[in-house]
Amino acid sequence: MSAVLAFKPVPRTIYMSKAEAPSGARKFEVTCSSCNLRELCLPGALAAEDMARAENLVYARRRVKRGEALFQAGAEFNAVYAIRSGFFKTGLVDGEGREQVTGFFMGGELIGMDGIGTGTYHGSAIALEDSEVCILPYTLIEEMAREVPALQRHLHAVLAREIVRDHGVMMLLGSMRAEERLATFLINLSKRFVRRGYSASDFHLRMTREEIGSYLGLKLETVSRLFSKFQDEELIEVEQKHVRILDIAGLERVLAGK
Amino acid sequence: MSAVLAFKPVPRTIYMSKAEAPSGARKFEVTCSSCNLRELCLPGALAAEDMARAENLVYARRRVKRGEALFQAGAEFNAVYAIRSGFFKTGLVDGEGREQVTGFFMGGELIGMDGIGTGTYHGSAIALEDSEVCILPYTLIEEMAREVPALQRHLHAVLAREIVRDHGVMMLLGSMRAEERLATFLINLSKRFVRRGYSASDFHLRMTREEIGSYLGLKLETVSRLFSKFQDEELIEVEQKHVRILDIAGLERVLAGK
DNA sequence: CGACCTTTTGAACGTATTCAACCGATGTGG
DNA sequence: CCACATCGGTTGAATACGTTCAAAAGGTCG
Repeated sequence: MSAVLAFKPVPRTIYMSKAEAPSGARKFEVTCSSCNLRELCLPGALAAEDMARAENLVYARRRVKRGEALFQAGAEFNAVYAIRSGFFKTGLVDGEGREQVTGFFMGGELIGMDGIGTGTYHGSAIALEDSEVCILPYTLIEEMAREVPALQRHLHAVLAREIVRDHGVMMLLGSMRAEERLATFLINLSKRFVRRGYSASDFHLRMTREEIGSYLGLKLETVSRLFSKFQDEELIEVEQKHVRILDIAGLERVLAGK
Repeated sequence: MSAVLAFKPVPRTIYMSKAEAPSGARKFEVTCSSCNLRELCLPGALAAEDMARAENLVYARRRVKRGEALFQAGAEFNAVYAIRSGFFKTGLVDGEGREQVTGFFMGGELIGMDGIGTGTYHGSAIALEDSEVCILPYTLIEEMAREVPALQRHLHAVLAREIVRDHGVMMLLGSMRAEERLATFLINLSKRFVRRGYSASDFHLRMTREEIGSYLGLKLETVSRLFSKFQDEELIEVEQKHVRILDIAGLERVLAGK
């Protein structure tokens, strides 16, 4: 359908991990314990001793330029990725060509878990800005999860958290009206930015109206109209991709059905 | 909102596992290796020697009567359940009282994984007919996953499969029209019944139109109308909860946008 | 600077919802 | 065991919400 979402396989240069992370440099660069996203990430929430071992999970890093795929649906699965910086969307295309954005992901969040079990990624992940990810090879994760119970537990928690997140999206898509969906989306983004030390009320949308629409089960025109409406109601200020939330309580009131 | 979906906490008798499975009897009764759902279940797909160990995963069984909750949202998490017989719906209620059915589950399928990580179940599971489940205590799963790599891998696969399933539902809710949703639903049910040795074309719906509607993001009247429409088009025959698929290819054509 | 992509807004339209009435099935208590 | 109440399902008519089609303006990038 639309090439805009770009979830379909396209020929592109694959950034080899080796290129970014020469074996010599790696050990010094890759230190989860000093990463400021440590609290949010997979190796996070581990005791100091475990953390030291968990650092070996990160095989290397990889840079992904805006518009590029970190992985494509159907590609061979062998690693999960932790976002170190940047912003991604994940999504899939079905047999009839329908596209669906399944999520937006930022620093400290893990993507690629949909590949576990089948050996191929089920969906695609595309960078919405120049990004960098830590590569966590699945065989390493498996191994270490056996040896470090805290990591095992944490891994399960991360997988379960994704399931819970998905159920939230189902609620959004299945039971909310358009306004409620967009309000939920903005509140959710705001919360996630805050946890990362950014402003709760003032941020830059990395995705297009079409991508927001796909995620929320709406058309891009509807998303645009709703932004204008929220602006008229003085809940937010929008100028292109820049959003400023003026009245969080007001947005929450939208959720409560006015 | 509606008491119909019954996802809200209600006082009810909890069936104690001990009552169903006196410690003496248990060992003889609970044998995954002879269970006919073994292929689909968690201990499934393990080599004979691993299977013997994995059987210890099943702490006990529990019967759940139609209409009863296997677990409620917010209840303390300590086990995952494998459905041995019967039929369940899972769902949740948000802060505003919106209800969303997140899935329907049948023999051999696992539910309750949304409780991993947080210590409490995120959603509820309610039996749509008298059912029996195997109780897999999470601490046991953790332990054995460390010792039996095949089980570890299988567990991850089950969790990932749930994520993939959820993404499919997002696609359904976000990108499909009402007819396409119902056709997808029927085709999916049909496939799952076949794998369990039931007819692909002739089955009994355990859920109400309202529950189907909630799952598909539609109102019950719309679901009812669509059933009638499909019947008029000679794709199916419906009489109350009994469905007979007359033209699977026709249903698949509905998905393809006619 | 020019081509293309993204966003906005209007007007007409269509799909699914809402409200309402009715029927049949199911289950309970007298 | 039947009567009656309740629940689940169907269908019609009016309505509403979000979509579609269209045009134009504003950004962005090579």
